[in-house]
Amino acid sequence: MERTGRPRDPTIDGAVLDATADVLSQVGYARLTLEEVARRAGTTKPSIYRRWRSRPELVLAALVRRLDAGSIRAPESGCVVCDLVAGVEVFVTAFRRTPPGVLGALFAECGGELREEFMSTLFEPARRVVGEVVERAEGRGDLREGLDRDVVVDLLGSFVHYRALFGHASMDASEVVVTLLRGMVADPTRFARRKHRHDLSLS
Amino acid sequence: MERTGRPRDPTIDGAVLDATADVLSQVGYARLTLEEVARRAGTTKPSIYRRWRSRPELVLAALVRRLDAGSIRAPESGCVVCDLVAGVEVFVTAFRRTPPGVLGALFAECGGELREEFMSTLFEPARRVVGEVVERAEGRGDLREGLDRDVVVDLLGSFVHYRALFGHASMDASEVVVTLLRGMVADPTRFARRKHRHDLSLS
Amino acid sequence: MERTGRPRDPTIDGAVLDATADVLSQVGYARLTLEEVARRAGTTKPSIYRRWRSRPELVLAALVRRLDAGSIRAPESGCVVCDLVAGVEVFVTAFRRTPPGVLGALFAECGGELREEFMSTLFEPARRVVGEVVERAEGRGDLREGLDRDVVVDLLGSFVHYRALFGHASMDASEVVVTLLRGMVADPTRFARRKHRHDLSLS
Amino acid sequence: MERTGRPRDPTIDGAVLDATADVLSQVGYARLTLEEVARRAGTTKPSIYRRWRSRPELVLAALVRRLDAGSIRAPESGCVVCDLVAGVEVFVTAFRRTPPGVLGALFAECGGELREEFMSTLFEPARRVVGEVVERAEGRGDLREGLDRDVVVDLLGSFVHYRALFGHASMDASEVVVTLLRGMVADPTRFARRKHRHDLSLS
DNA sequence: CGATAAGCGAGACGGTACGTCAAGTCTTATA
DNA sequence: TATAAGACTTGACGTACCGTCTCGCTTATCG
Repeated sequence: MERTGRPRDPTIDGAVLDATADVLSQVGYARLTLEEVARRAGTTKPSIYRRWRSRPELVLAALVRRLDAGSIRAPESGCVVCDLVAGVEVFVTAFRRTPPGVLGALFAECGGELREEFMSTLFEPARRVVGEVVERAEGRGDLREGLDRDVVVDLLGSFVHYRALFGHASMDASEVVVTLLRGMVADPTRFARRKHRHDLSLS
Repeated sequence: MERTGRPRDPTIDGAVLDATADVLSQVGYARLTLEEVARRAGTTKPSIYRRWRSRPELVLAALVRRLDAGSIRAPESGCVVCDLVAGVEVFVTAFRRTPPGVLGALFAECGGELREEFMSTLFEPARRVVGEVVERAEGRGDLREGLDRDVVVDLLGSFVHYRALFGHASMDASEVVVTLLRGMVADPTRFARRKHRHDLSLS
Repeated sequence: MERTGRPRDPTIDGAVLDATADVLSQVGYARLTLEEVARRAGTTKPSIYRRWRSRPELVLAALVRRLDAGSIRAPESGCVVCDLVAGVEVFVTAFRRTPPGVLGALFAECGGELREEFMSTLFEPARRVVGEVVERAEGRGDLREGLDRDVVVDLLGSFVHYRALFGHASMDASEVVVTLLRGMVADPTRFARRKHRHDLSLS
Repeated sequence: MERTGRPRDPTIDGAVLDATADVLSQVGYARLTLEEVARRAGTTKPSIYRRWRSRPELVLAALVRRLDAGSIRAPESGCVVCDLVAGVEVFVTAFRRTPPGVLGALFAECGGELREEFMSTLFEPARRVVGEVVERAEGRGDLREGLDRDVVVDLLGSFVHYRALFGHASMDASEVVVTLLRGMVADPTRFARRKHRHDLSLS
């Protein structure tokens, strides 16, 4: 049996998502009410609940729509530095598209499978792109062996997320990338001789 | 004239903060209600509102109490690696003491001076400790010159925050520290010769 | 368009009015709280406020329900004395059905159109019945001419109300009726001859 | 033992009673708050509670002060009609001096010994004056025998109270007095012959 | 082509929690 | 030592919004 009954008005989906994004950017997540969203979208609460089961689910959908993950492309310049800088900017773009604080508040309300959807739709796309950049750099032998790719990706991603979220300092993509690539120690060989014998040598 | 009027019942403060922390860890920030907190603390809403002007202010106070920032001490082993690993563990401790997601949700509702208090009481203590570790390492000449100390601190702190928040992967303090200290490139000298001429040399 | 929206649960109306009457008779008007009424009725405050705009409006509705004005019938025995005694008992019944003091307290809080409703639903029915008794007695020529019917009705009603309210003395319907019918002077003719020349004669 | 300690500020009593009467006439009994009274009297709540144990006790005191029962004098013209008309006006004066509705609302909140005080200070003075008028008229033989003096007094008082309270009709003292004195029946003798044999004869 | 089924706007529903007002009490400093 | 002053704890307030339900209607597929 096919779907019967009156089909959903397809214009409502977009209107509601747009209204949600508007309200979100104007009053934030905590003060977003479905009644206001419905009012702005020119529809009613039941029509919203028919499409999204809960408030976080709706907001997630609105953010995903704004993020437009499909448009994210991994840079391929052949240069680790350039690619990673571009990769960091992918994160910057991703986080900039969501009003500040919404991500944290939304995440806090997402439980169970909604949390999984949150991760896979809002977080994975950017992480995957940067992961590919690292992977290619490894393939070219540009990176030292033994790196945990997830750690590298999260070091970049978390930094951007952190500063975008708390906004206590600005972001300079190339400085972070260079710091990560070069390392921080003045002389790696010094530490191998000391009593703790940490291995900081390059291989 | 001195202080007049009935003094506040000092036991209420503690009971409310404890109840807040309990509710927070059981139902999360979004479903925390002042009525439930009041019920568990054996008091009433106005008594809470007299002490903390709003829900975020109360939760912030409860988290600060849990964090016990005064107890945080900067490690001083004389070894950068050990100190930084210990420093990362300061972050881990700090974020582990707050239920997952609360920090982001709380921050989203903090505006104005409350946001400043959020930063200075919940974030700065751990950042300051790690900052001191880095500063001492620089003083000993263990780190290369030109590092932006804030970037280093946030690279460590954000990573921990990120993984504590989203919980998508575990944390290995020493791996992150080693990655940051050693750097990621296989051969820093390769990049100076190439067309983009990124300077990855050590000085 | 016709009536839309979810229809009201009709059982709540009755449960709330019953609970109101119960609370009223147990703690009086001043200590009646909507929260207690809601608790006893097994519902909540907003459901009450949706039906009655204010506390006096609710109490008025509960009293009107108790009074059951529709059941009040004018006696028609053909005898003024019997009819008036029965009429006084209509007042007695009306005031006895409301807990003492409630009427005065409620009236004090009724303003504007609520006051009009108070008068027309709680007072007029009994006054109208007694008014009809007086009217019929006049038609039969049982009463002397020139009587102000409203004064007569209020003389009977106020006496009952007064004693029911302040409870300082019991009520004997026939004594009041006889006093009013017979008059109080020993010899009406005496007063016409005196210097003030008050006319107490019978026509 | 004498009274020891700091003496009460005697000016506070009057200031509070005046403020109470003011608030009462402006917002009514239901919306009278002790905080507003204290504010207007230039004092504080505990100073009020030290003098009057409760809100109704305070309001009662304020009304008694307004009523000034000591000034009420029984008229002694020697004419029943004149005296009773003057007596009714004593009632009118008494009820007119209290804002409409306050009496009922206050009475509803008075329980136990406060109720007794309410009766003896607000009600008895006027009733006693009219009672004396009736007593003297009886002594002169102006009234028929067998009258219950309390019924007579309450017939007059309740009528005034009733119309003052509910305000649905104006008051004409002489009409009420004449109605009561003359009685209402057209021919008293008619009723003795009928089957019910009510005794409406004059002795 | 009529019956069936689902979605629609509309809006009120039952109910949780809110943030505030004012009652009456308690404590400290003052006279 | 009892007062005046002020801050206290607490019950109840009236409201906003949640997520659901009912209505009368419209739009589609199915028999």
